[in-house]
Amino acid sequence: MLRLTQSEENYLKAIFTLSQDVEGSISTNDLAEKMATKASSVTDMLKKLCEKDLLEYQKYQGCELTNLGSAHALAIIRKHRLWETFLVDKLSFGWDEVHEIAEQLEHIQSTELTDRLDEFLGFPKVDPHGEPIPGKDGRIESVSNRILLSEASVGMKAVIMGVEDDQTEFLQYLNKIGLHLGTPIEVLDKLSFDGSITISMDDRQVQFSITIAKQISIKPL
Amino acid sequence: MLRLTQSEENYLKAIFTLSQDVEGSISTNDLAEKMATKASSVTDMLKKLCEKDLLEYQKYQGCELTNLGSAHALAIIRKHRLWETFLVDKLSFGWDEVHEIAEQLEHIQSTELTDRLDEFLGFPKVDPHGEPIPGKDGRIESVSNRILLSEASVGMKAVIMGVEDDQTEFLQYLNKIGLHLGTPIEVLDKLSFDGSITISMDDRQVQFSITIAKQISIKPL
DNA sequence: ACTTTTTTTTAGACAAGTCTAAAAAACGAA
DNA sequence: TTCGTTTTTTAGACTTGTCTAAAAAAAAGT
Ligand SMILES: [Mn+2]
Ligand SMILES: [Mn+2]
Ligand SMILES: [Mn+2]
Ligand SMILES: [Mn+2]
Repeated sequence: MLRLTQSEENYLKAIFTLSQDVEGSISTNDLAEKMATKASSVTDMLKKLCEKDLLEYQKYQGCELTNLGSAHALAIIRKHRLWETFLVDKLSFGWDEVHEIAEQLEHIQSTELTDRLDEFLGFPKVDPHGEPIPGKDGRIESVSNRILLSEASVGMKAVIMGVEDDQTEFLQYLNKIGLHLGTPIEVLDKLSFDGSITISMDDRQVQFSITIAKQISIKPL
Repeated sequence: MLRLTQSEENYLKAIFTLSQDVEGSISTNDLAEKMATKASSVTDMLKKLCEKDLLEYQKYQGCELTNLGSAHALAIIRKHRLWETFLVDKLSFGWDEVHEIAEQLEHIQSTELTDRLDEFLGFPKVDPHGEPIPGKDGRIESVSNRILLSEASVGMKAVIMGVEDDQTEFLQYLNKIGLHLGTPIEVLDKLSFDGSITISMDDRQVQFSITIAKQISIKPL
């Protein structure tokens, strides 16, 4: 069983995440930005991960995870989301407080631990931010029927299904306005020139910028 | 708040543990053995930890933790023992399966997490091996009335209070013979020439070498 | 097609933590 | 006390992951 460093694991996770949104390969620069590091550091790491058959990489061509690399990435994401669930469900943390801690916990190496934690939590399907949790077999249940709030049309009624988890202040803001998973909303208005969107929730009106609307996913009713 | 690497933390913990048994300062060689590394590596690390005021060190004089260093060591030991308790009490691991995992979990940085875990576990006083768990304030409840089984005298009746936790096979052996915390025993015989000791437990007789007897602590009745 | 800009890689450096080999200091026994 | 042994430190090297600066390749604009 290939043993990876924390840094290698973080790279794999970042590449996997970027690949979700993009077709084809991931560019060195995009990865550098995601990892908050320099392109030259990324190049070095890509060579190493390629050497270990975790991804395919050719000079100037970007990279793409192999099946092996994807499996590793999914294992880390599984751990991350299970730990976040533990922190919220069992230790009463807020959803805005758990991402940083899970960034550390995701690197604990013990498949047995991961699987027992999964069982202890009752085999949760999604984490506290609505993200699906990959199973023991590495398969991720597809969350169908979801769209970004930014893509909703005026008049649409929907339920909040997921939010981006990596910005504490964003999540604290959602707390402040009382938005959480399961909250029913209705899209009231959308401004074409800046993409901002007005919704109603709990008989109140709230306006979101396009930036925020892209970080919230909903299920239309 | 001084941020330490995993390696630095492991050194501090090792020095603290060694200091429990020994008066005065810890030698470079003893520490090297404990850390399973070379004396030259230890010297380098001691210089660094001294620089950070975590210990006092002078060439050829060994080292001794400062109050700051002790506080850090106790914080790590607290986390280690709380996590071990979590793994056994909540995830149903055996006491022989948790030490390695706790070696990783002890480095997770979040005081909030540690304290909430403590609460979740019901503020346990001892870990699954009978070792006392330092409190939030860094104080460790002294476990009085305990002696090593190796020091028990013939005819003594006692209860098993603690065992060394870092050798899986040793713990598995204890499982096999049915010895656990709380087991009442009586010392039947002691051989002066090799220190081996015979006890009765559960109406059976078991013989321990001196090596094993030193890894078991008891409370005489 | 040629030039300019952007992206990516290379070259060389550094810090952390480890190692081996050799030197220096401390210890201990005669 | 002196000499041999043990302990400890130093010197120099290696690995991992990062950086800056410069070179090379690719992409874009005219
Ligand atoms: Mn997260
Ligand atoms: Mn991480
Ligand atoms: Mn332990
Ligand atoms: Mn450790």
